[in-house]
Amino acid sequence: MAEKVRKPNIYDVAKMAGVSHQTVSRVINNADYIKDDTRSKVQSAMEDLGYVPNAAARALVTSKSKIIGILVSDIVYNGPAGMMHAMEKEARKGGFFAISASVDPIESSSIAQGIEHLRRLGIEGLVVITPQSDSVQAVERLVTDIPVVFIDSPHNSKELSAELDNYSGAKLATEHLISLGHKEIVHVSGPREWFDSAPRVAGYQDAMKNAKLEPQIIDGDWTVPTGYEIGRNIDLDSSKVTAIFAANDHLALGLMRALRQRGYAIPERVSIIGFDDVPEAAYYEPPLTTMRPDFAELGRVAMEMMLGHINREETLRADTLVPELIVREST
Amino acid sequence: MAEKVRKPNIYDVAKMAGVSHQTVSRVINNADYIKDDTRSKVQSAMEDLGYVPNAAARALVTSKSKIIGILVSDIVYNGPAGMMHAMEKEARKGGFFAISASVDPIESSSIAQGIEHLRRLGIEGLVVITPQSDSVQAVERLVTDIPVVFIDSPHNSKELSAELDNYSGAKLATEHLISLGHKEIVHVSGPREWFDSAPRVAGYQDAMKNAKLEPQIIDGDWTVPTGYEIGRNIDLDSSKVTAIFAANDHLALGLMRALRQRGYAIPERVSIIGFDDVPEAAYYEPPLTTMRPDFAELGRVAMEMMLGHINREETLRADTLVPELIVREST
DNA sequence: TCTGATAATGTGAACGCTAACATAATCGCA
DNA sequence: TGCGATTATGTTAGCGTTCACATTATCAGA
Repeated sequence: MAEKVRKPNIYDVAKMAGVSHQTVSRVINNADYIKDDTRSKVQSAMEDLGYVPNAAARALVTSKSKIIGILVSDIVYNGPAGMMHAMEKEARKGGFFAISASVDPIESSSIAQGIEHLRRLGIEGLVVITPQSDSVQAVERLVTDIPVVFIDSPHNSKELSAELDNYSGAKLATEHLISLGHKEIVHVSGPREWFDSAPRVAGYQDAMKNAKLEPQIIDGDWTVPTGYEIGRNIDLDSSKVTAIFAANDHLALGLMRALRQRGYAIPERVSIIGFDDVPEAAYYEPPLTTMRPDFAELGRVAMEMMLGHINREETLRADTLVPELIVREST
Repeated sequence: MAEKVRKPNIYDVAKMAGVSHQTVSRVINNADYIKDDTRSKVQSAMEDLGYVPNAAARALVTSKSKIIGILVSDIVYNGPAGMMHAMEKEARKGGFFAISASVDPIESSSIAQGIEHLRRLGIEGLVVITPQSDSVQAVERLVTDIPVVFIDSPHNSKELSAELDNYSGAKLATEHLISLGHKEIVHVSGPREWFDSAPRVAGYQDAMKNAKLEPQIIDGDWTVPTGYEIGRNIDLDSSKVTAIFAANDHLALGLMRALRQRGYAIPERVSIIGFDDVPEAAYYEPPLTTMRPDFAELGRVAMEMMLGHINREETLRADTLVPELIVREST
């Protein structure tokens, strides 16, 4: 430590620019009624000194931290990464900081700790990314004094939320298969406990019903082995099934492998469509037709909603994003 | 707004517990010399009031924000997600907050903005995750007053760093093939510009040299199509090549697809080993033998290093993590 | 030239906490 | 019983901002 170089504060800037500290403050917050002349004097003083406003002092006096907390489930599932980037960027655009805390969504104590942690920083809002409905309730119980936006969580009309339109996505996927002429279309669903599953099932059912086709559902989960298992056992010889809508890409991958092993050509004999568009889906064999959710946009919208709410602008309370159909070679 | 309920501060707690505010402060920071009796009185008062310490006030007076900034390239490549979780958890364990800013590593103005943004919060340290050597230099130029830890960046002995031991990983991968009896082993490399490529090439070469075998290198990049392309063209009939070490899993995937199409059985005719263990690698056809880097551990170590440095403990200045060999069915 | 509005700047206090110092209680031992 | 060391608690000031309120400059119009 050569010498303790104190960081410059507004008084240092004020002295250098020959004005009062309050005028410096005004320049920083670009208030009205400042002569262009003084403004530029102050600005160049700031530049010269390498002045950086002290967020802590500002937060203390305004009791506004300009920090949004993000509570994110540490189950690394597809999507969140791009979502986080998008949220952070959107927050920064609005002059806010975004800070995340990972929690184990199963343990509600972990959620409480995460929230406590964020609260210490004085977050002005909380974005919650979790696929677990229990944790939604835990958050609602614990956080009542600041706005909360739920991303992709079980719907609750009282709260702000941004979510994937699983229903429409599933419907579009099914309609895609129908438009290709398929009549017997099976849906391999996600696990019942996950709230993403139900709307996907519903979307599938409605699309089938609209086309006067008979829905056929096989219960699955989200994993490749399950898809494989189902693929080993599904009856394609005596049935006329020509297409399968898998609730996610991993199921689709397992299915495709099993079906190919059994000698069924994809898409000639069976068409397969997935859901999620995981990065590898384009490289599956064959490249998988699937529904792509725009996670980044989802995050951006959620943060926009949050900032709008904090700034008390007119904003929508919930938004829903329809995934995009990505047609590749499996259909 | 029903009524402006001011958040309780240290004085409120003090009054309720019948002590001075400073004693409350002592309890919060668990200083020495507090009677158990008063400590518990204070604690229950805090509980009753729902007191949460104000980080801004503390940061202001101590000029320590307890915040570590993370500058992360927004190229969503494999790994960072788990790494971020690990870093955040490790930071929290040490009483710190972790806040990230995404930047476009190509644009140095974006880097400057990201740093500026983080600096406003008064970060005490900066962790940089970027695969671009230009950005390392940019960061070094811009940040001189706080400790910086580079993750997985081009090596620089002057700085703190945590990185993947690409060299040893590649060596292990090659040795695995050699131990299986392969003599003619080809390495499909990553792009020359990426600093991960060179050590992987070197590790491969050294392993071959040690076994008195002849290195054969084909230049590639990181993509599936390139792997496919190479797989289409590689000469396996007149040559005696029986194994390929691909610089990453995507190359391996492309290679495997092309080779299978050409009728070469994997692993019977050719063994393939990848690098990265992307989540899907276990589901490739066949499931891919590959080197798994422990990204979470990498993040944890980096943060540990950072906190150790800030707390002025004895710590190592650089650490290197050897990827683990994951044997599946492609070798 | 004066007047009252408006524009432009200045002054003190307060935000909630910890550092530094001051003081009071307690205890062992001569 | 008293006295220095230790333990336990209290008091005051200040961190760097913004807020609320002065105060001073400027300018148009009578």
